[in-house]
Amino acid sequence: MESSSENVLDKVYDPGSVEPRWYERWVKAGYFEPDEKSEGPVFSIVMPPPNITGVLHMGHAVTATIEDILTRWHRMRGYVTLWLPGTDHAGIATQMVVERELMESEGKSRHDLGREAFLQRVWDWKGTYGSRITEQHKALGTSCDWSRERFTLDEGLSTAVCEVFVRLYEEGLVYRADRLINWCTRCRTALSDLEVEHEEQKGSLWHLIYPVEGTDRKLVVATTRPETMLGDSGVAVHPDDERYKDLIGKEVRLPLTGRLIPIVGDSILVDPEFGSGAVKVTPAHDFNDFETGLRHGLEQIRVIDDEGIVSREGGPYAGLDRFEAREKVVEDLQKAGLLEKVEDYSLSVGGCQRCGTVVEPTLSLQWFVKADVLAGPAMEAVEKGETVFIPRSWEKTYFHWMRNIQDWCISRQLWWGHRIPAWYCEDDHLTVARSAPDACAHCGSSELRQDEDVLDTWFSSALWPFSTLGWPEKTRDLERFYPTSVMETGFDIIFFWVARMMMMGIHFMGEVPFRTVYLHAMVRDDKGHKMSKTRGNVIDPLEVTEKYGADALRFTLAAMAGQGRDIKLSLDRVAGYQAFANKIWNAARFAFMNLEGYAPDGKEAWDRPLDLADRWILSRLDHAIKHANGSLEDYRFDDAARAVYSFFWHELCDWYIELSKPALRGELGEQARGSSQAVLVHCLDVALRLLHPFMPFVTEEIWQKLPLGEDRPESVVIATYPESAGRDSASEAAMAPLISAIGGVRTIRGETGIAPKIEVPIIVQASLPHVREAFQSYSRYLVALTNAESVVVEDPGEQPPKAAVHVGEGIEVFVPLEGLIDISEECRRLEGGLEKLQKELQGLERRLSNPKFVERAPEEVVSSVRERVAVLREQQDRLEQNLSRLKGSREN
RNA sequence: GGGCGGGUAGCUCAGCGGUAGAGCAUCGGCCUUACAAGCCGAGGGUCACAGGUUCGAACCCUGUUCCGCCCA
Repeated sequence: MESSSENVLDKVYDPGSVEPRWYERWVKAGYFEPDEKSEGPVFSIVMPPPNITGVLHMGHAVTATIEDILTRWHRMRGYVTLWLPGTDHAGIATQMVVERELMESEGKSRHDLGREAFLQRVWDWKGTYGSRITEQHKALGTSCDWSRERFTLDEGLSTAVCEVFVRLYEEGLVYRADRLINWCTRCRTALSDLEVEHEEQKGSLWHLIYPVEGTDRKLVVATTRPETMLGDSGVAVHPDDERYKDLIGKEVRLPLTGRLIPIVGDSILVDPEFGSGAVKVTPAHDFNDFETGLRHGLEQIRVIDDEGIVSREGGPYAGLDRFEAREKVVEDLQKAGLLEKVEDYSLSVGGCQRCGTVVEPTLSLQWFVKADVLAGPAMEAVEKGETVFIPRSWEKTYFHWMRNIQDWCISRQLWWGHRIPAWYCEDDHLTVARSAPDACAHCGSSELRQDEDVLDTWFSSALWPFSTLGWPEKTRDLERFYPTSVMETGFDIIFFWVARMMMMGIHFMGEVPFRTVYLHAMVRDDKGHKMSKTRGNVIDPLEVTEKYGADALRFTLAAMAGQGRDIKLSLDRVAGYQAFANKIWNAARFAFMNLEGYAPDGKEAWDRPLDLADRWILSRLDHAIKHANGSLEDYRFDDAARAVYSFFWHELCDWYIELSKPALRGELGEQARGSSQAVLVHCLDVALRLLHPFMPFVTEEIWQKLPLGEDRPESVVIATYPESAGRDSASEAAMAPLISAIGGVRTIRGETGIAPKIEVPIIVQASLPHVREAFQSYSRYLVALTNAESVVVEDPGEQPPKAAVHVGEGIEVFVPLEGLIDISEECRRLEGGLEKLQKELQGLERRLSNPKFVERAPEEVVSSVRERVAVLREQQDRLEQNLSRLKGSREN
């Protein structure tokens, strides 16, 4: 586009009309797919796959924003860039959704339909709703490669899951055993430790009396779950406890059931200081008791079944729900005089992560991954720095969990998921295989049935960084993009996901799955509460996007993504950044209105005859570039966002555009106009590219319209990211007194109430000749930005008696306006300034008068303080002079 | 009970050894032909508390306290 006159923009930026248009074009152009031919450095991210049941929430929005910033930034810097998206089948969550729907619409359970028909329903549901969240991601501008999109139940990924399971089984790292697991009585499935959420609750501590058989002695045991006494198979005391030592080996007659159970000595379970010092042991319904039972060969009696109902073992209580049984047991014990007392007690109760039902620790035959073997190398890799966590402090959390890792229960009694590749013959011999075997590996029987269960969803997620790239095939993608560069996700899934990807990645690929783990903060509402549906404080990212624009939301999230902090999201903030998008828009609008006659001629902006302001803004631009790149290198998204924001708004708009107006209007001749146009276009071009990873839409919309010459890239998406070329500190130094003087005049205007319309004469005095020269050459800057009538530059000397004054470093600015300003008011103003100045001076002088400071502080610190003192003293002198002159004039 | 993070302007946060900062909000002044979603100016903080280290502490150390999260 050579001429720009037809490019005049609307007065207000309207994201709604701009955003969808560009996204579609980017995808069509294939910008988001990695260049197959390029041999450049590689940058890859796999997206944490959202659940197909999910609806985009702020957590996704943060993930998407940060990953997109990283991806776009690297793409612009010439990396072969892949951001691979996908979704997760989310076993329990999805199955629950479809089951509920089935019940509501047809009144049927999944069992009424049968496994196959039900699974077909889930796939149908997935077809209809499963890509909802994917579409929502697109609204945020995510530059992922949709041609490589994956789903955890895809054929390829399922092959990977099966392969991993079989190999781990063959290595003895997957096994099947009767163990205590967490059981959700509502979802009717086993859960891993991580899927249980503990909550502190108020409950009671019941003290039960157990008679010791063959004596008249009694043992008192305390419990928070009296109903489990039906399954007690022992009572433990501390072996060194003098009170009970002699009872070890004897038996207790268990109340209500009449069973005889042994008294054992156990120093691990029993704390003699707590309660009575005797503990009931229920190996089939408590994790600690399970271990204790194993140590002493105690019976494992399941008294609560899969549905949370007391089993036949519970005798007269059989058929009661576990909570009803609790009341009945307590009631009966009380009647029997065997309840010593009840105390209020606060305890931690485990609930199912999905449905909240109180989890029942239950003895059950399940599949497990032997985790400690896999954990070793995964810890080592982080110790060696092969994978680095950001913020670093999360490594501690990772290590702590890894060191105390428990075997991972991976079987789930669900239908929706990867079915366990294990088969059983009529004699229950086990055959594990990659595909359905013809015969039992042990007895040759051909009567085989496959294990009914599926694998934990996180089992397939753990393989995500390599299964999505084609493993177990040896693909080019795997070779190029593994290990991935960054894993960016929320800290709440370090254990669920990050740690397990580390274990699986190292085990199967021989290399860590990602070089860096960036953990973003949790998004909360503006009061710091976790967003939740029940609380009703959820902010829907799409609503925000519609109202303020995707760019505004993205910029907000980036600007608030400070490390190690929660993100408290307030819509005011988003509105603020929408205003920023509008500001950018209007700066461009200004440019287009002033570019008439401008045509790119291949000459760089700095190769033209430049004004001080031109050189100054180019230097500030370079500063912003350096700051942005440096901050992004360090994952300081907030810092990078701030740097670009303040450059654009407070330097480019507030100063440069204002300063360049006379030149752009042609008041300084054609050459000056041409230079200003070139510098302005250059600044916009570079700033838009700097901003593009943060605000992809508005930057593209404007960048496309900028006159940049023939050889420009066809989109800012694939333009190069700016690199610092070095600052021009001379021009920055030269600008400083001008900026200070302008500020001085403005302050005088503001504080003395001189209307902006009134043109004022200005007198500037400066002691240094080159500063005077700068004022002489660029007095028009003062005229333009302070609405001055005239500017007179002088050596320091006599001043007009009736003038407001601003004393800066090495300069004095006078606004002589007899009759317009109130002299006594001005005196008060100066006195206020003087007071402030003296306060600072006193502090500095106190430091200098301390001999130890002068002696021990570094030379540059001492000299900088001395310089500062000199500057302040001079200012103080001149303020005082001015003050006395004013006072004198008042008396006249 | 163990661990981690935090308490800085009215609000949200930056700064993490050398003169306390930003955005928003507040107050005053401006419809100055890019932008009133704007411009100019101003006010506002014993940096949770108490000790210590240091010439010098918001920053490092110790303790106290409050808040949040994780684990048991």
